[in-house]
Amino acid sequence: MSADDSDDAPGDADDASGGADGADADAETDADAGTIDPHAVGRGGDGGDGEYHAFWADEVADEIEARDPDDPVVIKGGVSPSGIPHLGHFNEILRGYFVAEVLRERGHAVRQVFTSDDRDALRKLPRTLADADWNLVGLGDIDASALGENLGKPYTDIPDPFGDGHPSYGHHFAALLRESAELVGVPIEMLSNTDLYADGTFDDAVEHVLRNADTAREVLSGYQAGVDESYVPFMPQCSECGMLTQDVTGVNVDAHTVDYRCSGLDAGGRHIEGCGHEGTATFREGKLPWRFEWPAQWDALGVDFEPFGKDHAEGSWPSGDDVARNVFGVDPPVPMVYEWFTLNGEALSSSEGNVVTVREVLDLIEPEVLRYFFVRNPKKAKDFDVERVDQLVDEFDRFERLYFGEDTDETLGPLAERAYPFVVDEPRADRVRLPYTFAAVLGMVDDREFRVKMARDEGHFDETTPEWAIEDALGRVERARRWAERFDNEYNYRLQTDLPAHEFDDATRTALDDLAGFVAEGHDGEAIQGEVYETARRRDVEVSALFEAGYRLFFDETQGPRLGEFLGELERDFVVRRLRREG
RNA sequence: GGGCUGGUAGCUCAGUUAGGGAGAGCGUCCGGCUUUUAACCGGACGGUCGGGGGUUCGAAUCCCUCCCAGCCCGCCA
Repeated sequence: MSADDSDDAPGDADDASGGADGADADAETDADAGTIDPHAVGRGGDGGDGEYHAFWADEVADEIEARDPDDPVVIKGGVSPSGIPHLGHFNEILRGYFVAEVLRERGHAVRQVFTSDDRDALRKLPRTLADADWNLVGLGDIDASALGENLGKPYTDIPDPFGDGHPSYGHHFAALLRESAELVGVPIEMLSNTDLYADGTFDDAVEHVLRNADTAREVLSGYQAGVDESYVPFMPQCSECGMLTQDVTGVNVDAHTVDYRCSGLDAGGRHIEGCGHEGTATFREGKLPWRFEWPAQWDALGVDFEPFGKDHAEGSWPSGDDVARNVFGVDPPVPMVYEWFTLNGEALSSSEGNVVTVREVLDLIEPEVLRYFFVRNPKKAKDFDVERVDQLVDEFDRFERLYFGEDTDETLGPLAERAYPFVVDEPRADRVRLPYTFAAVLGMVDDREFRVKMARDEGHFDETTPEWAIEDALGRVERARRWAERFDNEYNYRLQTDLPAHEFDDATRTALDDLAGFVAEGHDGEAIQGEVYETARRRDVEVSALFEAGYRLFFDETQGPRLGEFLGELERDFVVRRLRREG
């Protein structure tokens, strides 16, 4: 799905958009003024119109509205279905989503569409793929040679490597992307580029570009060095082998055909050999080169806004803007550059394996926490640290409290007030959030009643807490539990159902028996905690040694959560037997 | 080499729109919870705002320059 086939582009996006008048504070405001600086859009602030916004999406919406678009407003994104959909793609999806939501709130009808740029050619084999159930699969585990025979062909003309019911390779990965967008509650309308060619949507654009090939060459040559008189802005597909080629030998615009020789493609520094067939293709049997295809999408789909990663900011965007205006004669959409974020401190990289899927992330955090990550400044390269998602969740919880006025923060407050409703499905003041690490402590025991009692004793639930809020809150326990297990961190303890084998000295055994007796009398967790200290002193055992013995018995570890409170929630007979080393 | 973007506390980040108090959370340390044991509460420590220069009464913020990182400047997308 990344725009480029270097699967290393983290936030890849293949889309963009341009707008008309400047975001620049000094720019004229006429709608057809010069090119918009995509870096200036989405910075927040007033965007030059004098109206300050705490939420960057409001500033972007101002920019779009300033051009007086017809409803429905069209927001586009794009992905190349080249491999596993990962978190990097969500920059594109969620930046567009927040702008869409703001515009909807302002009364506009909005379509958020994503083109699956699936007529692009497969240029190299990804090292890792994912099947329909999101299992990561190495290239060695599938028929790689069969896949390799498809280099140079559009993704939609390559069989689904998993044969799981999708019509093609492209459909397989596009389906995964749509599914992951749905998981975070962002319904996107996916459009297949292949379909857009096949159904004639691009007919006019292709005809226009080829009829005005001189102009197209002149404009593009300002951005690409290799463009000369022989350049033809169309890539036909070979009728024999299915590969795309740039070797066009003749053009018949009136007949809507081009003649070609199947000479193969240059990809990633090497040449993919074509079959040599000479033939004729229609305008629907091939594709426009990217630099023309992107503006063609804007024109054909009426795109008003398109966010894109910084990889497009200095290359594709300026040429796309120029092509839109001076080849197609249309205004490009409002553009916005977003910074890529890092994953675990490093650039996302499919080839290096530094990727995480949305499915994996949602095993650890709620969808609204993930959405919160993208509500922050799009111009800053934040780090998404999977090992420390507890911090991100804490940050989200605070953001939520700011919205409900349960906390104050001079700078973050205004953003929370404005953007929080777009982050959650429905703001509900009586929702309960268990602190993430506390949820991880509850996850040490697999008993729902234990979890509820302990959360109640800690003051997170009371008699008025609705059942739905309890269920929601407990959902976080499952997530925090998976987090603790996945990273095997200091919360990864499990209550031992069987007595761990361990020898204790006499004094310790006596102290444990004392403690068992105390528990048997029936005391709450706080009292038990105190009694640990009392017993240790009375039996002349180091306090730390007695705690360690307790952790050994219940967790088969030397450390753990606050012991007394924990034991106070467990079933009394079980605790007594365990302290007596009887089972 | 040229262009674009970013660089604020140990970490994650606000603050730069419109020049005036350097901030938050987490971590750390100290303390509290009849009690050294990870959850809860309080407090403290912690920063040449990447470096240097300039404008200004006053600069994280404006200007110049340098350093570091990412991206673009071939093809492709």
